[in-house]
Amino acid sequence: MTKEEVIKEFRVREILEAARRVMARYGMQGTTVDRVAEEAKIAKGTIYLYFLSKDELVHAAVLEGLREMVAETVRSDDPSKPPLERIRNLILAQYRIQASNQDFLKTLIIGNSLDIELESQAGRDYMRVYAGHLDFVASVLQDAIDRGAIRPIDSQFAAFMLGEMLTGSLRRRLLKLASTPLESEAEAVVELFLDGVRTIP
Amino acid sequence: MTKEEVIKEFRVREILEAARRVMARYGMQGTTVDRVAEEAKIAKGTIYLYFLSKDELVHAAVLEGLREMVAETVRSDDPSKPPLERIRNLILAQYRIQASNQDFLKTLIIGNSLDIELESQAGRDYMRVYAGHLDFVASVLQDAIDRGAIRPIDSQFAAFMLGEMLTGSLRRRLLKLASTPLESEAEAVVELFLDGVRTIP
DNA sequence: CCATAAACTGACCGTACGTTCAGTTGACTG
DNA sequence: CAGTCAACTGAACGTACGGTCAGTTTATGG
Repeated sequence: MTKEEVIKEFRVREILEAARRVMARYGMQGTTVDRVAEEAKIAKGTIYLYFLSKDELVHAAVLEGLREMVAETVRSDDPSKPPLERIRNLILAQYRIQASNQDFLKTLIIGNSLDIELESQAGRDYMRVYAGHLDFVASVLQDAIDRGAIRPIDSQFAAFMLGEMLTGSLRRRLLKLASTPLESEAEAVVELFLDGVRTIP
Repeated sequence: MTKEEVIKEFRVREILEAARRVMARYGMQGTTVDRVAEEAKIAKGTIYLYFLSKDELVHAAVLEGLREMVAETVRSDDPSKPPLERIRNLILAQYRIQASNQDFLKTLIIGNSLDIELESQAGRDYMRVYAGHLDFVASVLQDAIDRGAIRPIDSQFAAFMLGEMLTGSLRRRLLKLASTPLESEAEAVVELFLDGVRTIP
């Protein structure tokens, strides 16, 4: 990589980080190019040297944020552990990751979310990252199925539902509907996912 | 109610329905006062005779949509049925309701959602409707707990999680990640919620 | 059938914000 | 040190859209 490329990548990263900070603070609606420029301490015009449009900038910022969280999830996994422990660790890791990205996630979850046009390039980019995440979780669940720790359900379905439960759990806290501390909430999700609500006969 | 009030209520309803149709078709971002006026076949100015601002209009339209769905949920319940059957019926009813409001829900779930400011009047209105829904589901679950059909978990927590699973299920279809037919997906959610994923010993 | 008022219209206004570009800065080179 | 060029700046532009209001239509009631 040449010196110019390094500098350019650094600038891009700076702008993306500024964009995410603005998004976290003002919500998607309140994220303007002026504010991002101010936050990054550069002129508005400079942003257009690195991004074609505001849309491209926002999509890139969100995409990078999601990619980092997915990578962190994969990193937290220890495949040598027993299946049920891996699942439990996965859930606890998600809680940790969510907690350290709360402000950013807030705008995605209860603020003005993105205008996802599934057929657009941006939509496909998001779906690729998301599908990658789902595949990873599903593979952990499939391993648990193969080892007889959980029932032979559709692992993609279960992976998606687990993700929804975790997002939901964060949403519950953001909406101030949860009074329980984080750890017990995480354990409650583990229990609900593994054993459901029915009385064990 | 006087004749004028009846007419006024009719107009308000017409405008709100037009707003929901526009929201369903163009997403939250693409919903402009001009488009709502065109859809309702009235002039833009007329809308401002019935609503103070675009925000008020949009919030009223969404709120009414949510209220109708909550009412439909309550209506579908038959309290004389056994607890587990009530829960199952609740889930199946949600699938039916979601299906008949798909376009509207799409903008709320994967399109540009609302800018919910929790501390605003609109935010409190949404939360009241949502809390009412949660209380109803929680009461059904609490009844099942009291009768020993499900374990003594936090019914508010379980009600919220069930809601997230159902919303998630719709999102999965909207994102085209689900290939299974609606009924089997509903049954899979019933099974997951009741028994979890763990192998029954 | 006219008088009055309420309901409605749509051209117009102001503003916020994405985008552009002519001018400026500053780093590198010969 | 002068020349060159890429990086950067921010004032200015265009436009989309929320909101307004003077004028027109429609309804009412005597």
